Amino acid sequence: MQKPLVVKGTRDFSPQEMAKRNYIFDTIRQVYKLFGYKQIETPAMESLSTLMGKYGEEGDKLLFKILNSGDYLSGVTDDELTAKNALRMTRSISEKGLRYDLTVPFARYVVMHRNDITFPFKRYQIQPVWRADRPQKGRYREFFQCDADVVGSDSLMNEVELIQIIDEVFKRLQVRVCIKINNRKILSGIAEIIGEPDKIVDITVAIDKLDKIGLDKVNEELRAKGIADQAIEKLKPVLLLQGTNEQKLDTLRSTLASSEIGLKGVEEMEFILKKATLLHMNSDIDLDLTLARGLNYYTGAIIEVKALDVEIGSITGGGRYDNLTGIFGLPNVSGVGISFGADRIFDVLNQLNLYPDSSMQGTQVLFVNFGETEADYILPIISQFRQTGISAELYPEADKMKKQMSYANANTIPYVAIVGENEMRENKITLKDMLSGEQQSLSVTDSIKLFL
RNA sequence: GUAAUUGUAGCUCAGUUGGUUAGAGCGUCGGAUUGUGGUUCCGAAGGUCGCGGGUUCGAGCCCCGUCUUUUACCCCA
Repeated sequence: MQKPLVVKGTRDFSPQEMAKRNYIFDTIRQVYKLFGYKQIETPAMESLSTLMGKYGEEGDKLLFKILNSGDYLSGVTDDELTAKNALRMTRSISEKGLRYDLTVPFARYVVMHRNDITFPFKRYQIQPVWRADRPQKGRYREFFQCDADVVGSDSLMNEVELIQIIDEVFKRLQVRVCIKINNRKILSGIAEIIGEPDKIVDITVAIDKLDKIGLDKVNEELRAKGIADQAIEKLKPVLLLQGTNEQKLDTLRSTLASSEIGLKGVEEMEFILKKATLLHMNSDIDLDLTLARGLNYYTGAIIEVKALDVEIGSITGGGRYDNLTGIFGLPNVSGVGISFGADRIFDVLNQLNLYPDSSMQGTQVLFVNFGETEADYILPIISQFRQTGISAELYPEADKMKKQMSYANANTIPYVAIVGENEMRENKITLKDMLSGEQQSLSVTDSIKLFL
């Protein structure tokens, strides 16, 4: 016998878990629709030429590659076989891969359908993505992203709208969060001011770790990357930036006075923060310069959301990326988007037990089956229940009542309808409340009313 | 890719320096109870001790390999 297993980093979802997950997906979907975003889907697999080189060297390694169909070794030369160079070999034996995120397939979609799209185009997409990295806390190899993007509009109002969406979703899910916001242009300005404009990636990766490893370790890492002590010293006041968002902006404005791009970033940030104050948002919004998470394709705002009550890393991320479609031959289309990490939000809601009872509601009434005569009598009645929107089921076999009751219990069905000889004679239904154990004899219409 | 860590019944876990036939609780199924579940009582089923190799008279326990779990780093949702 073969032992059943799920693949590393993947999970099965039970009916109960699916009810919870759908509650999350439905909430996000409703809010997206409310703000005028339209849904699309793209295939699970994409051509490797679409995916490769979009996520950096590290990302290429984390792509799941799909072997070519048929004899995938037919195109491989003996030299390639003996060379044992995995990277080159991959190109010969695999031309498709599983999508790594939803943004790059979306960029491909926009370019391919540019003639059918009216810009600005607001789309949302809720689908799984796959990454071949090591699973650990809050990290899976198959997980769902819930993306919303706007392409073809440079207006910062889009950023404001996306922040509003984030606030609305977490308000509905009753999760307390902090929305962190930064701007790539400010980071560029900082790199410029300290005289290391080429090292912006190294700098941002290092300062991203500030709250995790502390200032000394960050400086150590910067030094290791070849950044001068002078520059590190100049960086210090920026890293230790304190106070309200307004105070931070003031400090930045004077520090970045000589950097054109830096000032542009400050200006953008100010616009977004000002508009956000008009929104009466539920969550705090916080200018955070240490927010520099990877994704080198962001060019403007960078957004990240952290749950306040659970330690789990970011549960939503996003930002502006100019010219993402450029690589596919459609230049000068700007995009900005966010992505809810449904699987992490699922973990958060599980830990805080934030699911409303209504989201877990399944069958409302189970009809006991006493045999064919009674079942025949029940069939039209149960149809009446369903037509009024009450989810009802008839137990499929005339098992012992104990077993049928246990079934209702195991499935947390709140009511059991008992219709046997007596009830048929009196044209009534005995309805048992499974929580209190009480039961009452009602006509069909009265029992339906009970649920409405 | 680097470094730890876990694996025994469906689930959670015991299992003594290496020594007879590997245990418990929960769950499942059956019965007490042929029109009443969630309580109680009785009973039963369920195991290649992750897998492969080695040491030993003898391995769940020791050694090697491999897979797996969880976690840190890298990177990321």
